[in-house]
Amino acid sequence: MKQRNIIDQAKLYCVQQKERLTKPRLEVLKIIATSSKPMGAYKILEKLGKVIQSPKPPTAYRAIEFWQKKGFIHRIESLNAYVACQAGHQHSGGQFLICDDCGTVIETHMSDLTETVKNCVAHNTFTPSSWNFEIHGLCDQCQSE
Amino acid sequence: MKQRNIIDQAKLYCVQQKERLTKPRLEVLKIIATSSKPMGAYKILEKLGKVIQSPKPPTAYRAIEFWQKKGFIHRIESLNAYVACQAGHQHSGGQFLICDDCGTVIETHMSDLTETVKNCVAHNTFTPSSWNFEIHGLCDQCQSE
DNA sequence: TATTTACTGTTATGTTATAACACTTTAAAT
DNA sequence: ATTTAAAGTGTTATAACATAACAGTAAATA
Repeated sequence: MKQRNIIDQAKLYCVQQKERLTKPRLEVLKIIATSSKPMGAYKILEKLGKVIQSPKPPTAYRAIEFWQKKGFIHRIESLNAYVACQAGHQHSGGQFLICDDCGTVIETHMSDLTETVKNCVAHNTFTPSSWNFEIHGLCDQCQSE
Repeated sequence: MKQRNIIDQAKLYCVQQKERLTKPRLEVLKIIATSSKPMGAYKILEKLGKVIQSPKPPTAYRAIEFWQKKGFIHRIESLNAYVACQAGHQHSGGQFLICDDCGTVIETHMSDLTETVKNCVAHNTFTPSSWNFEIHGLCDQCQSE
């Protein structure tokens, strides 16, 4: 029911923020939210083709960009792929544990991290706006096989 | 002299590890090491064209992959670009402060980070092999402008 | 209901990256 | 020294990822 939740959240969000929940946007979010693994833009586009008449890349990318900006999905840079936010969205920094075997991504929350970044930043005199932390490895299940 | 150093290090490394320091490899490393900012593969390829007869993409990508695996260069995932390692290479996790204004990248070393990752990982039962931490923001200079 | 604004559809193209295969160089084995 | 195997290169072709530009449409607002 997790994927149901994010759709409801998104609907509520759009009403509250007066954003337009168009068909491409809704369907793209559904597609991403339903997948347990990060999905590439062209895979999303392909799936979108089942509910929308021969969509073109910009249609998918626009919707992706929309949800990304609103914090409902994240881009996994090292995979060129997108996942639904597993947290309560609206955060400027994401941390992801990416299993290189099965492809599953776990979104984590490192409470120490913000502090760690701040400290680091103080030493380097740098003002952070957002960050992306991708950790590759093996998940518990794949590790034990 | 910094970019001189990394070349010398690389030469030494290749002798010691019995790796072949071919012309494409050497020239690609020189190009990346000489740049103060991350450079895209096709920009590297273009520059490579000045010292090698009309090189094709695989020539650049192979050399890039080679140095990346050896830890002499890093890929900045959020920029699709490559930078010379600013540390003493041979590390499985990189941390980068990326200025969104001037494009400069600072490779940092967060001593707490390894510990933070380990803790996180313990909670999530995940075995990390490598990580990439990219922090976007403004460097001191651009901030003050 | 006119006007503006945001969004979509579509064509075209730009950018980044790799597969596949013939050929060459180097290292190692004989 | 010569053969053989391994690693690397050159080249063609194409895959994979992403966006510019513009005409048309739907919704919000004045």
